[in-house]
Amino acid sequence: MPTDGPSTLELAVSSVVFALRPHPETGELTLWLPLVRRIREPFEGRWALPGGPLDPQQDLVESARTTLHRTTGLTPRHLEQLYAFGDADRSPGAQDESPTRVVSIVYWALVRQDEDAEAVDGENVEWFPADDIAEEAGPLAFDHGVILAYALRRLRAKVIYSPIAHAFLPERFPLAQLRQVYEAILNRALDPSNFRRQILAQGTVEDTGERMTGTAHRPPKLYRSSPDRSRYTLTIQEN
Amino acid sequence: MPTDGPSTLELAVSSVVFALRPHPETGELTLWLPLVRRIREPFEGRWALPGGPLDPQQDLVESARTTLHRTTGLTPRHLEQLYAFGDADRSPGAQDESPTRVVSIVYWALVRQDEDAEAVDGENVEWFPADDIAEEAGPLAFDHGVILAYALRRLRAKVIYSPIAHAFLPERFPLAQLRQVYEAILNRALDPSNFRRQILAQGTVEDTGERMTGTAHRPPKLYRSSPDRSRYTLTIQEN
DNA sequence: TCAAAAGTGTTGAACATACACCCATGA
DNA sequence: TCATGGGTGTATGTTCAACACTTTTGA
Repeated sequence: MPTDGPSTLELAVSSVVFALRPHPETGELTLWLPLVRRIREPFEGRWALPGGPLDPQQDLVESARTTLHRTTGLTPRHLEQLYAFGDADRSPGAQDESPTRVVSIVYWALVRQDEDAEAVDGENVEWFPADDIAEEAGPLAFDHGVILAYALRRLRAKVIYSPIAHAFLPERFPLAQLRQVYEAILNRALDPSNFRRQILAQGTVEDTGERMTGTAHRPPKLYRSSPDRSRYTLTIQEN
Repeated sequence: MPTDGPSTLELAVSSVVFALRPHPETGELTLWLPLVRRIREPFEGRWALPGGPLDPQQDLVESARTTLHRTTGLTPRHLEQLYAFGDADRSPGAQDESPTRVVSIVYWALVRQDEDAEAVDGENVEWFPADDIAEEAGPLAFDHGVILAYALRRLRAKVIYSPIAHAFLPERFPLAQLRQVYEAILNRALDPSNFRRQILAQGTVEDTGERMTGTAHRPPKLYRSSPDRSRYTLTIQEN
């Protein structure tokens, strides 16, 4: 136990942003996320989650939104609180240089495929395939590696009992696309016919009556995700 | 939107503490929780969740633990982060008197039946049946009513996919007691024989080989909860 | 031997998995 | 017409709720 600890306290808001893009090698749909290169100590040169100090005037979720827009150009609709990280001795590597205690409230964002087009790569912002972070980006700054691992675990757990996968898709979509989202997140193939039945049975999508045109073959029906009965979501309305 | 907002920022840690005790009227096992009466503005006289400002030297969970011990005399083993509440205009009733922006990180605690004996009622601390808070305690201070409702919802949701119910029981216990815990949380009766099979099938308990003695009738086997395979828990190890 | 709770067995219904098969379109 | 993915039907196995039934104890 340290004899002397930090005496000042700072509150930061960071985000883990997930988008689905084809993998550079295999071509299969995979999870990507943007990281920001630190341009000062501590951890100068390392990659970190996008984030920043909390403006006392701003709601937590607003803070996440603005930082995200500033760094990536994105304004994801799906933004959800993940966890608050605040051990007194976080980011051990930085202890000497920064005696400041930082509590980070971490959000995760899911980017819709049609929103993803607005993504702009900033000077020190780069996107990485989520499962290749260690090789491609090296060890992350602070405890962000732990945070990322947790976010991935949560995403994969939550996708099977909650309709969050829909958050990756535009307004209207064929079921095959929804299935691809599930397959990308879970990293395994799903039987198309059984998938269809399960999704329709749980009532989280509804038929729009329209069909997709210009497909290579038989045109699939288009669905939209049903308004949430909030049977599943545990997101919080504070007021 | 207010033209002028708070300019200072404070970080507090609060807890929702659940224990199981017989209901004063029906005698059935129900959820109880301790509240603290506020002795100064804002919200003087109202009941609030136990909590306090974060000491910069202390881990978040430690802070929850110490406050809890100070107010209730308890040291619950099960302590888990619930959510961070931090909208800029929380606790609207207090806006005039306190221009300070407070972000609260809320933990929930589950008290084991054998730990509950150590509970000490302080001067301004009182326990209430969770579902009767509105009638018995009136509207809570700040947004604590919302927080409590969320905690209850989460507890009831989580009990069905995670073995948290075990956290209410001592080291060794008969299955009937575990069933009573589930029944108390979910507020409905469960079939004893099917309950037994389900619990044994999920492998979250193991037979101790011992039996309870001195029961009115046939002595039940005693079980203990198996060490967590952490297939279920999403609690975080920060290091 | 009786009451009461522990614990086992059985049945029918609901659901999931695997996979055969038909449908609709562009080329 | 063929190839391809969309979409439906069906057989088999598994899980689950309901409840009859047996077991074991204290009184």
